[in-house]
Amino acid sequence: MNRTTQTKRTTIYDLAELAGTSASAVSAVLNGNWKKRRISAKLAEKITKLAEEQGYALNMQASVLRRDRSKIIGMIVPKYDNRYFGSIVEQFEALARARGLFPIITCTMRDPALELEAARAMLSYQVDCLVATGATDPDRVMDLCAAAGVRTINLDLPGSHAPSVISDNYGGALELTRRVLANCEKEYGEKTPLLFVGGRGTDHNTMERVRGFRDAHAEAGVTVDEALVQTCGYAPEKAENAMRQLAERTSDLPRGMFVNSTISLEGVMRWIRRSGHYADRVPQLGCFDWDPFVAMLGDHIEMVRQDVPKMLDAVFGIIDSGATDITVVQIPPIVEKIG
Amino acid sequence: MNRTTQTKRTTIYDLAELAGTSASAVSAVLNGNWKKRRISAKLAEKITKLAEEQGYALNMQASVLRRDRSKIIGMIVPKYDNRYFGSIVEQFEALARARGLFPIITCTMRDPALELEAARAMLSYQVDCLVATGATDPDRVMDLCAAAGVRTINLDLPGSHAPSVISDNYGGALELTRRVLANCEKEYGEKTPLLFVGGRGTDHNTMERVRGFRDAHAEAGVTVDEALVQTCGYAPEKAENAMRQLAERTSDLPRGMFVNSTISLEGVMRWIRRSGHYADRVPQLGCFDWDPFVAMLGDHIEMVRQDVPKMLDAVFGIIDSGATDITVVQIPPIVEKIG
DNA sequence: AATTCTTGCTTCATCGATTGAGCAAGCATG
DNA sequence: CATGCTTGCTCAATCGATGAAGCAAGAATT
Repeated sequence: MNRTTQTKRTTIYDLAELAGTSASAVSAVLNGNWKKRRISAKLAEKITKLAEEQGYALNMQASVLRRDRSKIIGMIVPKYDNRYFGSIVEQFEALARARGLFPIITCTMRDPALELEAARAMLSYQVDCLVATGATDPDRVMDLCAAAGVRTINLDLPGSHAPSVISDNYGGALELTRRVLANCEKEYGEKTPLLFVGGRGTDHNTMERVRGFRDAHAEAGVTVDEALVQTCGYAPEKAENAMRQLAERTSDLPRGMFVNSTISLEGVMRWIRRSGHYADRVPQLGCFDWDPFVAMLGDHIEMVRQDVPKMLDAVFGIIDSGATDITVVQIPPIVEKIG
Repeated sequence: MNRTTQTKRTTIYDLAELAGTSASAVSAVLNGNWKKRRISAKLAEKITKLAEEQGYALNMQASVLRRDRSKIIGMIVPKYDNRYFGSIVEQFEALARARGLFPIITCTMRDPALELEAARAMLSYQVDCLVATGATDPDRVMDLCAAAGVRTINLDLPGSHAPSVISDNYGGALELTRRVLANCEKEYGEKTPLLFVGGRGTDHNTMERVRGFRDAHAEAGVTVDEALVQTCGYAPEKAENAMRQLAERTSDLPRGMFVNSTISLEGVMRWIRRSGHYADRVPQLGCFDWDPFVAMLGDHIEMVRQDVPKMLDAVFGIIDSGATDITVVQIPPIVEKIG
């Protein structure tokens, strides 16, 4: 019974023949509803044993084709280059598996075209549900899925065509800005407007964070300098560029900065070290997102950590409940203690 | 022709009916081999247009079931909490897509049981090929796949049942250790044995890195202190624990350390800052793996960056060539310049 | 003894796409 | 005019799993 090189995989028909029974019985036994189908315990055991011996593996493509629900759940995610998205994906996989769902994830490199292409591919694989994380154009993805009758949920960035789970960006930004302003005052004895750098001016999160940034300034009686609101994109190079251009225009650089992601912070820090502009006195920084090594960079950096476990609990709460009403759940982020 | 809520998805049969032709013709047109099947350009165009209008999406389950190759490629990966695995996954997806393959990735949390479960799931989804990245027990995964006639490739950690692509761990560790020893001498004027911390004593990479570590000591005429070889696991807590216990045993802590991954470095750095043991003079560090913020932590840290693009080129080179001979390709890592 | 019920299966259509085989019409060739 | 070739399609089997419907044998009921 040992095939050295198994050209064809074992199917339920092979097992049926070996057990002297029908494929239907084998199927019923192996997918667990043999009691419902009145298969004897004796036959069930025999089939189970045979399946084990033969190293039988269900052909999911065939199974899914026949069933109404695929139990496949998709996620699109922009990048894997930071702890935030990394932990989102880890949590997503764990929670999906815990529910007997098979997660498939595609990284779209923040490219709207790839987002759509990936969503289309997932629809072809018959996903039951698609979570769009940080999608540049979530509503187009949603429409595509809606046309195929597939549920969707927005994560990180909200959309208007499906339920969304996001951080409380305004609240987080408000508190983060407060702290940076306070640090500036403590350190330099003066309240001056901060720089806002990174993110896309058109995305909801960035807009909300800018709003929190403005309100914290207002609270502190500081006027925001509009030339210092630099929503230049997330990539390190873009943040670096923005800094360089700013330095070319002004000699009086801001004492503190609100940096809109760890990945933008990478560019900002690089510029700070290379340009030497802040050689005499370090700028007070705030970063919207957490990274363990950033935390070690010094006590001039404050961070806001988005609450990934709570966010994913909310996502699966929506999935489990079957809710489809277009709500936006806001999860408060955690403002990290320094050190 | 507008269904508000599309209960059933559009199939080739629907399109055939709309076009007044056969499902066979529709299939041929949509999967691109209509020339081979002598379908007229006129009909092809008509079908293509209809498919677009109807928002037709191929049912991959049905397609894969019928075809001999699924064009699905699987990868298992330990964690998403560091730049190394993050960039591996990003590259893997990009290269797979460029070849018309659909990548599915599962994160196994460094759990051997999950590795096997994930591999089994991928086999059920009919992957054509499976890349096992940093697998704890690669050979069991390979055997499972071999029984199903699925090709496999080891990445990051080698196995003995399939081709492997790994870093030149020995060479990287040798050079890294040299540099840390040199930095120690420059800084403290003395050559003392370094600490090796992190990784699993049983995994190939860690053993090779320890070997490089030893040889660099020998070269420099320094005797390795066996009590300072702490292959305690990768997790930050484990590294932190190892440091604490070491400090309890000795008052004379090592001047320099070889840290076996960024994730272990996280624990080491945490301990250094919290314990205050190195308050007077920072230890010279070397980290096997790269992280942008670690690079900014100061010039007392050297890093080795594994060459992910080259590694993945090698992986897909093997896949494209169809080679199955059990070789180990070693890719030299890049030793980063400080700053 | 005749009827109904239960148990333990088997048969067969089905999911949607693919593809070898075949067929009819048109054209060219001898 | 008969034959063969080309063009442009259609037919039907198939991939593997699923589950409604059905059937035969035995047990229980009247």
